[in-house]
Order: sequence, then structure tokens, then C-alpha cells
Amino acid sequence: MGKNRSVPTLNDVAKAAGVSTATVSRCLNSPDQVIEATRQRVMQAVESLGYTPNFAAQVMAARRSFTIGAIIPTMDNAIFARGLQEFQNQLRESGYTLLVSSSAYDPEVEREQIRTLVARGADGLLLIGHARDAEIYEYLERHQVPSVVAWSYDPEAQRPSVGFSNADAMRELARSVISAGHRRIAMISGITQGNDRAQGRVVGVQQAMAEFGLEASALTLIETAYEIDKGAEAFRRLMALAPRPTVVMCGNDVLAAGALREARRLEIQVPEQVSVTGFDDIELAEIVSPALTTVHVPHREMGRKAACELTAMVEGKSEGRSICINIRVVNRHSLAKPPCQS
Amino acid sequence: MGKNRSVPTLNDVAKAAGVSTATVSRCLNSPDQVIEATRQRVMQAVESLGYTPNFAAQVMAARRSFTIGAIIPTMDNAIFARGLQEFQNQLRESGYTLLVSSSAYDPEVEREQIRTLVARGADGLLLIGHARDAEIYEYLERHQVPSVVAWSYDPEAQRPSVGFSNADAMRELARSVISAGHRRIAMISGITQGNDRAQGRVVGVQQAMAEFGLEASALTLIETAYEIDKGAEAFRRLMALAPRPTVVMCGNDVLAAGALREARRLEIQVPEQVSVTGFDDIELAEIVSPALTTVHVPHREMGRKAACELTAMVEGKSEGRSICINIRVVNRHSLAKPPCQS
DNA sequence: TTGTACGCGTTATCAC
DNA sequence: GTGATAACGCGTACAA
Repeated sequence: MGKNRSVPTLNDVAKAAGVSTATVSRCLNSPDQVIEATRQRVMQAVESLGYTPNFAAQVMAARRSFTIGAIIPTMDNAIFARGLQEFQNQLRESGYTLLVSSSAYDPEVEREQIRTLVARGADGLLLIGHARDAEIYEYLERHQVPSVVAWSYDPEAQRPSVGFSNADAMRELARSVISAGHRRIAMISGITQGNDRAQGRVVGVQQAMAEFGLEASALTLIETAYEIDKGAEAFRRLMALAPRPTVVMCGNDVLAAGALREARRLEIQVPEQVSVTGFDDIELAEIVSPALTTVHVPHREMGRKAACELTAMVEGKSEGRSICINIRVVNRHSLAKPPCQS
Repeated sequence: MGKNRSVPTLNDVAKAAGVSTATVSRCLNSPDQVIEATRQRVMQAVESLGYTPNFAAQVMAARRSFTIGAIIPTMDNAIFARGLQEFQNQLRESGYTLLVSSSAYDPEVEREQIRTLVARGADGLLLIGHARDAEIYEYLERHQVPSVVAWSYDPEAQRPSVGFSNADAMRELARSVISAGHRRIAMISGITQGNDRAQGRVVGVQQAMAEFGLEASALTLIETAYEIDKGAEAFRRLMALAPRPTVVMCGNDVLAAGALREARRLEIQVPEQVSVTGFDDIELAEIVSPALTTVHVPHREMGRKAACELTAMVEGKSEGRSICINIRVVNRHSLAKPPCQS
């Protein structure tokens, strides 16, 4: 029955309600500035026409989008997923929409996506880690788009960040490891290039070793991508060494899970023959066998606080504070004393 | 030094290069329509001013955004993450940007996000599963935004879908289970309300049982959210039953991982005392102990094909075909014959 | 090949 | 309270 094919605009609503576009706009954006009677009429028209405001036009006119962008290295890891879900929830409550892109750990892609998100009118950006070109920060500044860095806390950094010190966290875990008696330590790290979280975790291990008077050479380090298979592969190489390390500290739980899987395949008992540790304390950590001794990171809390800080900045209520999140070492079963003959 | 605070526009570039805005626009969008010399000059200006086109303005003028939206139930599950990553990769190659939102399995939220994405000028949408209000499809049609449904294949459905039949897949797995001798079957399903994948999986089990002449009452069904803890809890309740089921079929690998964790806690041997199966074959399935017998879904392939189909539709090259992806049962160690005394 | 001028759908600033 | 109307930044007929 004469179904109108095209999308209704503000103008259509205005005509249908017998008012001006300005009034319709006000009904939608500041309802109390318009008298009850006309508002009813307008809303009726909005309803019956099935009107939805055109976002691009809104952004252009209002120079504001109520949109927050986030660029994460990968969607394929529970740690970002968990925190981001909470980030989004918090944002929703404040009336913002979250747009997510994943950079696949590629700085070039990240750079492009930041520009895309800004061009799209994002009011603020969530970034992961500090390591990136100064040029990018200048770009953000010029466009006056506030940003907060998460999953990494660095009081030295110019930019506000919400997270924790990866070095401190890993150092604490490494202290436990060394205190348990381990001296031949191996580490399977994520790629440190352009990744301050991964770098910090390596540094943490090194610091703890120094504290205990261990030589740097006592650490065998393998760098690899954060994938289960890579963790397994690295673990195999480590176990082929003579003498074998007595503990394998992994850059995250995913790598540790790979290590554990390989240990099972090689019929190496964990932790009796070799200890393994993780980082992040994602659900995986409790599910593998033996359950992982790891560092617990409160991702949800981080997501929530990052959202609060970022919206505050967007709304001019904050200059950008840095927030430090507390982490803690979780002792489960994958870490024990080194074997006796060691 | 006189750093210009504001964001440069097409006009600024035009003035800087001594040409009209139209020429600048052409340089950016159809470079071959403009002579080499002027183009050089223009590009120079673009570069030195650090010009980035304003997206909202582009969308408004061109009525096209080269943006694809996706709404997934949750980011917190590897199955969507994996497929979406590939979906995005494929999109990038075709020049599209992906915007992702998660609905937290809430139809209301999904509805709102669909409107948001459309209002934002998304050229096409990726949706998960068929179950949703007809009104939403009408809305999409009216706005002429093509969409494809993924993770679910239904030849009966009006809308194009890329995926597989969840019922067929689960039925095949259930046949293996029954063939192995199981008669007291329990299932831990995801919430079926508004979720055709979960529904299909339940139906698959029921169909297989019917094929083998088993009474419907032989199936004990628990519905719960797709979370590890929920899987563990459901498993505990199941193990408290007398007689116990000899097999627990889980709606996905996450639930199965929870079941396995609880089994370990209860010191119930899997598969000696009770068998467990999963669905999806995410990495988790191979990592838990015992490794899960499950249904392998080629998520990457699904993501890729969905992207191809959707872009084809957006560009008017396809009316919207449905594509069926092949799945297969993966036999690992969590499924065995039922215990003898059964 | 290049320039002019209009339109895209809103918001916001004025008057009324 | 409400209504004109000028931006907002870009694409694109159409003209030159």
C-alpha cells in the first residue's frame, strides 16, 4: 500500500508534524525545550515514519559523535575480549557506542585504523600499550581526540594510561620462581618489538634474577608469537637443551598452554620434571592440567576504569590521569621446586 | 612555530595547491581524471597539511561508506573472534573497513546496534544466526542495507546465510555417541531462547536418538549460559543424578571445558566413568585433558566466504546466495564406550 | 582537464 | 516555544 521506499529525513518528519526541522531536532535532543503538545505530535510522526537520524549528518553538524574507538592487537585472545566487553558496558551506560578494530599486531594497520576511527568522528580512542610512533600522538592531538592507553601502566609516559607495570608483575612472579629454588630459567616471550607489555615482562624476569645475584646468562630466552602452537614449539626446543631449564616462564597463558600441551606429548611431567608459569590468568589457566601458576590481571576492572577515564577526558572533566591497577600472583600447580638431581 | 591548531579541509588543500576543491577531490578519488602535474601539486599540499578526509562528510556526499558492520553475540568466545578476524582480512582486501559491536546475547542491544550501524552508513551487515524480529529485517530492507547471516545455515530462510546446519552437525556427533553404546545421555546446552544455533544443536541430539529408537526421556537437558563456570556447575548437577548419565554432550567447547574441570575436581575419570563431547573445535578443545571429541567448524573459511558474499551483495554483484560450509566430527579422547556396569 | 555550484541531513544561532 | 537559516566538509553534475 504505497509503502514509501526511501528513508525519511528530519524534513519529512517536520512536514508530517506541521512544524519546522528545528523543532523536530529539539524534540529528539532536548525534549524539555519544547512544549508537551507539539512534542507528542512530533514523536507520533517520528514513530509512524520510522525515522532514524542520519548519523553522518549529526556528526557533521554537531561535531560530536558519542563514539569511542578501540584498536586492539587481536580479537583472538581472551584477555582483550574480556576487558573490552566491560569497557563497552561502561561506555553504554554513559551513552557512548564502541567501535572496535583489530590491528593484527601490525603497527601500519594500527596507524591506518586510528586515522579511520578519527576520520569517522570518534570522540576518544582506546589504545593498547605505549609503543607507537610519536607522529600518531601528534595526529591525535591535532584532531583533539583524547586517548587512553590500557594494558600497560607507565608513570613516566606522557599519555594517560590505565593498567599495571608488566615489569613489576613479572618480577614478582619471577621472585617466587627463584625462591622456589630454580636457577636454570627459560622464558618464552611474546614478540617484544613494538610491544611494551612483552618487553616489560622480559625485563621483570631479568630484574628478579639480578636481585638474587643470578647471571643474565642463566636465562634462556625465546621470542615467538602469542599462539598456542608457537608456545608448544618453543617448549620443545627448550626441552632439547642440555642441561634442561628447570622452569619455563611464559609471556602469557596462551603460550603456557602450548607448553603444557607439548609437555604432555613429550611425556614430561609438570611440575615434577619442569615447572611452567603463565601470565594474565585467563580462564584457560584454570582449565589446563596442571592449573597454571600465573599473574592475575583484573581485566574487567581495567576496562571499566579505562572507560570512565576516557569519557571524562572526552567531556572535558579530566586532563588525563594515569591509573594503576593491582595485580597479584596466583599460585596453582604448574610451579614447584626444581627436580632434585638438578 | 605557528602550528595550525585546526583540522585542514578540502578547501584548505585546494587553496594551498591553487586549484578548486573539485580537483582535489578527484585527485583523491579518481586520480587518472587529473593531469600528472596538478596532481603532484595537490598531493604535495595534502601531504604537507596532513589532510585526512572527513568521513562523515564523505558518507553524506557519496552516500556510501565502504564500511561493513558486524554484530556478534560476544567477543568473549574464540569462535567468533577467529572467524571475524578472517572476515576482516578479506574485507580489507576489498577496501572495506569492519566495525564490530557485541550484543552480549541481548536482542534489544542487538537491535539498537543494528540501527546504530545502519545510521552510521554501513554498506552491509554481518549478523549471527537467523533468530530475530521480522521488524529488523524490514528496517534493513527499507534502508537498503544488505546483510548476511553467519554461523548458521538454513536453506529455508529467506535471508542469505553462510554457515552450516547446527542440527545436522550435532546429529552426526550424537550418532557417534549412541553408536559407542551410550543410552543415558545428558546435554548441557547454551540458552536456546533466541539462539537458533543452540536450538539446532539440541534438535540434532534428539533426532539422532529418535533414529536409534531411544525415548526422548532418555535425554537429560540442562540449559545454561555459554560460560566455563556454568558448564562446571551443570556437570556437577548431572553427576549427582542417579542413575548417572554415561555421556555429557555439551553445546560448545567452553561448556565442555567447564565440565572437564569439574570432573577433575570431583575425581571422576573422563572418559572411563563418563564421556564428554564439545562443539566448535576451538584451540581449547585440544588443550584440555582429555582432549575433546567435538565438531570441527572451519571458522576462518566461514568468515572469508561471508565477506565475499556480503561485498558482492553490496556491490550489486549478487542477490544473496546461501553457502553451506562442511563440518566434521573430530574424534579425540573424551568420548569412549560407557562403563561396563552401566 | 578543471572550476562552479548545489545537495547531502543535521545542529545551532539567531530572531520572532 | 518556535521558525528561518547558516554552517558542517565533501562529491559530482554541469559548464567552461
